[in-house]
Amino acid sequence: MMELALHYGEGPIYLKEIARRQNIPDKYLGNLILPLKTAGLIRAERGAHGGYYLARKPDEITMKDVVEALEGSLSLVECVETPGACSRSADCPSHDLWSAVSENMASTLQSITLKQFAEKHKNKTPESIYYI
Amino acid sequence: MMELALHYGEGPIYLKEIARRQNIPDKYLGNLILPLKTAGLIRAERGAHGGYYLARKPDEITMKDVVEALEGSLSLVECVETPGACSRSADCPSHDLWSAVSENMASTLQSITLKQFAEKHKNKTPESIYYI
DNA sequence: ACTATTACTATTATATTAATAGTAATTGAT
DNA sequence: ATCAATTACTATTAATATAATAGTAATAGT
Repeated sequence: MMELALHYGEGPIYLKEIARRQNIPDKYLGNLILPLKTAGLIRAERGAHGGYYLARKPDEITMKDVVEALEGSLSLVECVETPGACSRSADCPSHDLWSAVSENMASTLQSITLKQFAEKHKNKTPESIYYI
Repeated sequence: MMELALHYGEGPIYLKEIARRQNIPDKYLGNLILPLKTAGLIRAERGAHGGYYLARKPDEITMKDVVEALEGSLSLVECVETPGACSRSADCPSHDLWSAVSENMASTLQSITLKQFAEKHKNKTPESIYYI
């Protein structure tokens, strides 16, 4: 997502290129990227000169969007996501605790946009090293 | 821990009793309780009329203490716990993000004491139902 | 000696995540 | 039409973590 953000507006980037830059197997990245597309955060063009690109501007995507697309619900325990999952939920202090912690986490992630996230990296890394 | 907090100062409680009340296998609880002892949060007395009891007052134990004893580090990713674990750590925005989220979570957990936690349950549950 | 308890170690089962592999569908270029 | 480059989808394997069970040893009171 960072790669796509850094090259937003430059047309589709293909997966192999992202995988090479980030040094991860492209087949594995292929698995990871699909849910991001399902969540509507990115779009794809198939065939020659195809690739992936962001569906929205990087400052309109939050890290909560990204993490949720990749990991599913941000709830740290199942009973927060699905109250019926555990018979104790109604009077369970653990449920309340994890519910508070999960909400906390969600709001932290929501407060950071993909743009901010990507800029941070850009500032830290000289282009000369990064774009090999 | 909640059970021990609710009966703080009443002498040791034995594991089988806690397991029965919380409806979990006592052998399993035996596994879980050991790290709490190692972390110094509870003490044990062996032999007949033995059992477990809190090492400190319930308001001197935070939920961070408890969760850390049970789960190890609160870091959501390994690179936050052990910066050397990943070669990207130095200029990795993900590292910074998860570091922020982890710290956030830790401070939430630290702000809640075991006493508060246990009181909450007590208020929610009539004793008549609870102490079967 | 006996009983009730914690302490420790090992094992099994289950679920999750990471990683790999192969094939199908799509698109552009020749 | 064919070929090459790409995403899409499904299946499989491997590795790891967690949940749960089991058995034995150590300890302490009666």
